[in-house]
Amino acid sequence: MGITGNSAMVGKTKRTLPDRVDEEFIVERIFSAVMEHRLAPATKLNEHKLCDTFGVGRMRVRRALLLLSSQGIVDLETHRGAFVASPGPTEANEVFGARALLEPAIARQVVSDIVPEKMEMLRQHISMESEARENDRGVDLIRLSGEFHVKLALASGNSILRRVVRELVTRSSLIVGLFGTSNHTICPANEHLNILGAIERGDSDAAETLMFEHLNRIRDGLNFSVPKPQEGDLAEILGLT
Amino acid sequence: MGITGNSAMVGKTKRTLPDRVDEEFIVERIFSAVMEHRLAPATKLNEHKLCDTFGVGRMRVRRALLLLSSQGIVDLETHRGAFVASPGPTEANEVFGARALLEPAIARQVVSDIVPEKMEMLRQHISMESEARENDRGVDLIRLSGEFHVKLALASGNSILRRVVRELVTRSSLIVGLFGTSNHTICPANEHLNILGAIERGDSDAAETLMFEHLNRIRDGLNFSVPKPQEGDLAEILGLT
DNA sequence: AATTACAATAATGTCAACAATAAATGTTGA
DNA sequence: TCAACATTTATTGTTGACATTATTGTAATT
Repeated sequence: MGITGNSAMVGKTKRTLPDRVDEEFIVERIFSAVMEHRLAPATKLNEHKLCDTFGVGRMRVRRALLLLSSQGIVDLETHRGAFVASPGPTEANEVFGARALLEPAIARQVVSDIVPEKMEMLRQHISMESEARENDRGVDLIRLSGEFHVKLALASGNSILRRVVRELVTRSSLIVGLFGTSNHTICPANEHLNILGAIERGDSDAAETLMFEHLNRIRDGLNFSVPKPQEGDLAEILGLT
Repeated sequence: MGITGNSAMVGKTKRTLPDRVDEEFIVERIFSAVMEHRLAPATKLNEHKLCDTFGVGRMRVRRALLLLSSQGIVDLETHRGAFVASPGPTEANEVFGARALLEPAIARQVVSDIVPEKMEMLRQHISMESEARENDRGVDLIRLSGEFHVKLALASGNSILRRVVRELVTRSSLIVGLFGTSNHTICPANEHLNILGAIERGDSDAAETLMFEHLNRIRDGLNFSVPKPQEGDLAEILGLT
């Protein structure tokens, strides 16, 4: 069966793939799928299916899975395969603990050295959030809500912080999928806007505090006593954007 | 040539290897070597030699190198191989920027929920640092100075923070090796002790401030105008502990 | 002597076959 | 019918060979 041969399979529902697919691409794709709750926790990530999906050899897939596992997005079990991570309460506390430590400090720092263009980027992002909320496009809203935090870290100009926040946000998405109660508990309406406002007017104390409270609010919206029995199928979830 | 067959080669200077060597072990080993300045920046990491050194197949080595590259410790260049990372001023600023953001907050938090046993662990660590300093064991001092920061993150009880700090500290070691001026500029005598003192007496403000100033002092001790032409050979640097 | 072109070598990237293990299935007995 | 066991199937782990590329060394030419 044709494992190789990448961008010659453009017949069906599949959108076109880039001519050259490296493991970075696969990692990004799975990141996105997790962020948008299209890949549920504990979903089996079959190597062969991934090879077919991306039109790539097994090595690439395995490298991508290894990278994902090093970031806590995927669990590798020997001789059993790769599964989307399924964090428990302990890991959830660690993720939100780390975020509560990191992100308020990032928000504070962004106030110091923000440049107009990045400010504009954040404003534009929030308007996209609002639009998604008004049009009831839940999936987009979830993704955009997470991306806001990543873009804020990006605005700090530090690529290391950006990477770490991106990992934490993605893991948070898994956690919210498992233990989140209602959707607008998770993505409160005006909180991002308030944070941006504090940044805009140069109030670093407020930015820090608002971010801290925002994260705590999300965590408080979790309910660990109800472990949802998420089901994932990996069919053609990973279709192209 | 015997690539496989791990713990049967105990003749020469090599110390005994664990019966089962996984990529985690290799990663840890290279981390340590970088931390102790035994592996200089830009050193070529030959796959074959690593296979011999650890008595492991090529796959394990490649997986380890991929993990190391994802943490910024190793650079992978296609068809050229793996090299110990050689950070420039830009990356150095990012690393110390991230540390200045993270670690003061960690120091503050450790004050809140410190337990006696962890306090004792930190005290003991600092006494080891003092001993190494008094006996002029420079290599040990460098390693221990870095490990202090990792153990502080460990005391926060958050394994994610520990991992991130460990990565940053290791990269710092590369940076200091390249741009550091004098050794006791890098490892000032009493700074760790002062931080621990602040933690011990519950002064979170002082702990945070002292850590921030400590990191800034290290960064100020760097001199980017003198790029040292480090030379590394990878011979049997990676001998066992 | 310096430089370019070319050949030889060594290293990495890739792939396909094989081995090992776990899951799934089928079978037999009570 | 169900449980325990044996068999089959599917998937992952590993190895080795091969292809591709960079590097090194050599020789010819300017």
